[in-house]
Amino acid sequence: MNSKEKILSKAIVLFAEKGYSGLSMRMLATAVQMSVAAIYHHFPDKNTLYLEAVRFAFSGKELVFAQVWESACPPEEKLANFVRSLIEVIVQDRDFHRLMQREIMEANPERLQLLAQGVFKKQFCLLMQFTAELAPELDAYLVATSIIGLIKNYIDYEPLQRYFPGRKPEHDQPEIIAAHITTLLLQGLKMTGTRS
Amino acid sequence: MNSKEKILSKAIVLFAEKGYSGLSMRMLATAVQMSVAAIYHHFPDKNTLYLEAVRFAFSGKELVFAQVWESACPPEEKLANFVRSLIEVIVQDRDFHRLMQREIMEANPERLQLLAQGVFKKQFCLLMQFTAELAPELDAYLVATSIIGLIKNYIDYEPLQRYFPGRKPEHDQPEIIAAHITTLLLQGLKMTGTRS
DNA sequence: AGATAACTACCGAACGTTCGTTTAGGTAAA
DNA sequence: TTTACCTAAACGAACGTTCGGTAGTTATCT
Repeated sequence: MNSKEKILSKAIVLFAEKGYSGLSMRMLATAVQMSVAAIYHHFPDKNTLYLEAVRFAFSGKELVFAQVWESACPPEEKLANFVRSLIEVIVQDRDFHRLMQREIMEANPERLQLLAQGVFKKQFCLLMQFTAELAPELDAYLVATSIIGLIKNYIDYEPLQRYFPGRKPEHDQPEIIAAHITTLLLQGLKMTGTRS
Repeated sequence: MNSKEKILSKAIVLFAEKGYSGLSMRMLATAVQMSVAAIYHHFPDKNTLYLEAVRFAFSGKELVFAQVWESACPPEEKLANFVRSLIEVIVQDRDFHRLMQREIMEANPERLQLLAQGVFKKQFCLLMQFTAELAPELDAYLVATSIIGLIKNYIDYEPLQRYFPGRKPEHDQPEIIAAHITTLLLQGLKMTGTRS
């Protein structure tokens, strides 16, 4: 790993943790054990560094889901696989996820558009295409959004919900969450007794 | 509205927009048309001001849902009412919502515990209690989390999803979203033709 | 009632620190 | 000799915070 990649990968972690204005160039320089000017040798300014870090974090994430959609499973199983994959991707790369969340909260419209079309659009379309097959009577856009929302919320608010009653150790296990979400999606709340 | 409240309500908006380190005391002073020292007259330091702003934003939010739970509707209607109420609360007070999101992302464990137990715990318990009645076979904690996640995601990621295909003007209307979420929850994806 | 002390709310100016960024220069490999 | 990569030191600007002081109101005492 060269210096530039070292800076970028550390920047992802620290920007995700502290936010854009919360991380100073000096902090980053200390973290990668370089001088501030060394960073400025690789990047013209802080903003460019930030954008490159975001882009760096996003690269290579798309490939994970390709095999889910391409597999020859029945639709219900495909849905379960997608849910499980997305949970795992988010859980395993929390820095990426937090950085993304910050971007969506803070970014200006142009950058959001870039993000939407460059990174997420294709995945969202694949999901919509699939839900259209699975539930043709429903609005595919809304269903896809719902699925993403169900999954993301477990990760986003886990630190808060840790302090709520009813929390059990098994709620830390991605497979349990994935199973719950899949069942909920397929059968709704009015199901006829499958699990307690 | 006195000066202290004026400072606090403006701080909520600006902290939500720029984050803790993104908002300087000088900016805030300019925004409320006071001197920096005037702010320091009311608050000992920036951190205390931030915490008081968070607390100020949270006050009085609990009352909205009381009547939902107390009403004598059938459970399905109760669920629909809750979904609609939560969406409306979030949509109408976006600053509160963004501030909350930031807190959950950035706050340390002690502050999270304070937030969880002081603000959200009671509401979450009421929702769990209700879902336990509605779907006794399911894990109430997971169901409650799912419902919150379904609702919140529409608001959180709306700015991003604006750039996705399949987006329609009606997706801006809270009632449409509420109806979709309620139907999805009650019947799941495998429903027998109710809406397109 | 009138003088005075105390208090509240605010201001301009400055404190020391840290910020993003630049400059001038050094070192090793090609 | 050039190029890539790095350093120490410094720049002005902005940061959180403090200080001394000034109006205006309220309370206290004669």
